[in-house]
Amino acid sequence: MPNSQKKTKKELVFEAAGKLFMEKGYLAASMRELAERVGLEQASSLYNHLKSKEEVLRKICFDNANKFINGISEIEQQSNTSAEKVKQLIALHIRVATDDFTSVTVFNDEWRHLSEPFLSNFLTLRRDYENRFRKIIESGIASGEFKKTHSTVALYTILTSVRWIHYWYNEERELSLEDMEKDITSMLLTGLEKD
Amino acid sequence: MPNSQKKTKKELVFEAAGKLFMEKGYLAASMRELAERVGLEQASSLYNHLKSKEEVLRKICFDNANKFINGISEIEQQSNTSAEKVKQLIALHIRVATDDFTSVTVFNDEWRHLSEPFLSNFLTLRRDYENRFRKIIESGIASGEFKKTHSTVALYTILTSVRWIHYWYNEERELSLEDMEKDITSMLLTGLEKD
DNA sequence: CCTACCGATCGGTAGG
DNA sequence: CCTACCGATCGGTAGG
Repeated sequence: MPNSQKKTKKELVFEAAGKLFMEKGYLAASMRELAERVGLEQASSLYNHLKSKEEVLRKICFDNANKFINGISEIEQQSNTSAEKVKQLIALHIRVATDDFTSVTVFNDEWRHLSEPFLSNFLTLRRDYENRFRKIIESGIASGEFKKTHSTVALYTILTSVRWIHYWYNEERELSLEDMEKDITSMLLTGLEKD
Repeated sequence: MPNSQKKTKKELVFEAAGKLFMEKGYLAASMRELAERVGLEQASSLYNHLKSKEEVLRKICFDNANKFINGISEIEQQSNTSAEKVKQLIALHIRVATDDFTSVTVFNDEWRHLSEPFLSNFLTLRRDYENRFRKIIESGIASGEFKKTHSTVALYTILTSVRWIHYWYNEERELSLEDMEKDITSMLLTGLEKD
């Protein structure tokens, strides 16, 4: 909740933790530095607000997973063409990434430090999401909307195309969100080359 | 050198280290586990073959950076269309990734753990590479070969599209390298949609 | 390549 | 929220 107004100390701690995880990586982020950043003298004081370092990582990973799962569920229910659904999925990824780019970066890059059984749960959710995304691509190929392409290649090309946005988001942005979304969608659906 | 025949112990140690860095991440990879994997009882014995843990990371990061820099230098010298150059750049990324996917994964994901001045040197090389790649895209837009697209958006869409290959490389591969390259190039240059 | 070991740092707990 | 502290683990060195 990056834009809410009256934040509890717990929310502040969780947000600062996410930012630290993003900046240094989960393992390199120390509880002592986190304590400093939220104005606590001792790392031990953090444990009034969180159960463990990993609890924060779990929250970030599963909250973001749920954003994607809820998003694709809505998109599946609409009676649209496959091309329209893929466009909406691209828009979903861009929206999630720009809503809270800190947490989506941690979700993308640090999930592997989850311990079991959370790691397995997370991977199950991810595989499920990817399968549902792949099915949309495959029905577009079957219906003739899309070229005959290996669906896994198309899937990962789209999924990764959308993963550099947080990097761009930190730089000077000479481009509006809408224009960026238009350019990415255009490249993936109709290509960079002129007809 | 993943396929050479008579490897020195030093080469074996560096290779095993790269694999461990990929599997666990640089920070989570311990010198004690590396020692076990190469048949040494003590982590301290590793230091006959390497100067430090970071030395291995540095070698991986800069060796791969040089592969890309040498690749783009060759491509720039040829008198080809911009579209052909972009195709060759995509092929370069796929080739580097599949030649030694372990080391390219570490290069992609772990460079941030380089210490100064290596981190700054690395980022300078990366920025230089990206600028040269961007220039090729921009001349294709200027010449009318490519659609009017924000060149940074096009650049990162291409660069990240090619970063999931190591993931695919670990799974069962139902697809040849050549077919994958064809599908990725087709998606990025002419899009997923049928005309 | 091993033995022996070091100082630093880690996440986390007990108790108030 | 702090004081005091713990056991574990880390990368690395000295010396042979």
